[in-house]
Amino acid sequence: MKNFLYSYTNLYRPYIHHINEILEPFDLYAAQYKVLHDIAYNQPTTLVQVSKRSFIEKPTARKIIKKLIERELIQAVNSKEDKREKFLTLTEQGQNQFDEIHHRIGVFQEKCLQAIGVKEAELNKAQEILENLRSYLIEEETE
Amino acid sequence: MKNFLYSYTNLYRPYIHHINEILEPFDLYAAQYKVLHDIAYNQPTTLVQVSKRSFIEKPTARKIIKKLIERELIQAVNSKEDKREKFLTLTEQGQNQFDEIHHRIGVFQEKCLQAIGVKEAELNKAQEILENLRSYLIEEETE
DNA sequence: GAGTATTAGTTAGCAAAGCTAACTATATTT
DNA sequence: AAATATAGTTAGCTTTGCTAACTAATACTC
Repeated sequence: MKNFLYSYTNLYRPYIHHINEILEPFDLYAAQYKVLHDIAYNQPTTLVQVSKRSFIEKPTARKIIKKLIERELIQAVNSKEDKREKFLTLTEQGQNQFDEIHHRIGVFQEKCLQAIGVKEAELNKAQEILENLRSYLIEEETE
Repeated sequence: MKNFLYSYTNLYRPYIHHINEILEPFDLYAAQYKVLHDIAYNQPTTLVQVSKRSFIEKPTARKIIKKLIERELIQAVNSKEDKREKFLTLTEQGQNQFDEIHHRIGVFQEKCLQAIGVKEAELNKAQEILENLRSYLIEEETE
C-alpha cells in the first residue's frame, strides 16, 4: 500500500496489452484509437485541439490523424472562416468502426469490473480521483 | 461518468509528461525508470523476470537494461547455479539516483493528492481497484 | 544417459509514438 | 502597416515496443 501512482502505472502495460488485442482485428493501435475517440466525442474539431486534449505534440497528432484519414475513418474539410483550420469529423465507416470498438471495450470493461467485484459507489469515487488528478495536472501545465 | 477505463487512460499522458520533467535532470525516460524501479524492489533479479513483471517483451527489456548498465545504474553478474542467468542489481550510484528520484516522485504525488483533496480511505480503495484490475488482467494472460 | 523440449538471454530488423526545431500561410493585435 | 500569434506541415531524431530466429544451458523423458 501507500504508492498510488505506482499502482496506477503498474496497470498500464497489462491494460494496453488487452486493448491492443481488441483493436487488432480493426488494424488500429491504442494511440490511434485514442485520437479517434477524441474526435468522435468532439467533432467537428481540429488538429491543434486534438493535440491539446490528448496531451501530444502537433507532429505526433498529425501522424496519427494522417493515418486515420488514409484509412478513411475520419475526414478533414477546410474551414471557411479561418483558412488555416481544417475540421475533422468521422466518416460513416469511421463512426461504425468506432461504435463497434467502443462497444467491445465496454464489454471488456464490464467483464473486468465484474471479475474484481467492485461496488459502484467505490468505482465512481475512484474514477473521480482519476479525473481530478487529470484536471489538476492540466491546470498546472497551462499556468 | 460511467467509463472508468476512459478516465484511466485519459490521465496517462498528462501524468507521463510530469514524470518526464522529474526524470529529465537524471537523463532517464519513464520506461527506463520503471525498469530501474522494478529491479530496485526485486533485486537480485533477471531479465526474464523483469520482462514478465513489466509486461514487456525480452528484447524491449534488454534494450532498457543495456542502457541502465551503460549508465552504470545497474550491474549484471553471472549466476553460478544456472549459467544462462545473469543477476541484476543496482550499483551504489544507481541506488542513490533511484532513491532521489523515488523521493521526488513521492513529493510530486503528495502535492497532487493534497491539491485534489482526496480522503485517505477513498484513495486506498481506488488503489486497491487498480491493483485488483492488474491482477485480474495478468491472471487472464497466463491461463 | 541420449535425445528432446524448455528456458535465459541475445541479435536483427521493423514500426509506432513520441519529441524538437523550423517552416508557410493565415489571423489577430498594436 | 507591422509585429505577433496561431494552424498546420515537414524533416529528422529517439524511445519503446514488437516478432522471428538464434545460441547456450538446463530440465524432462523414455
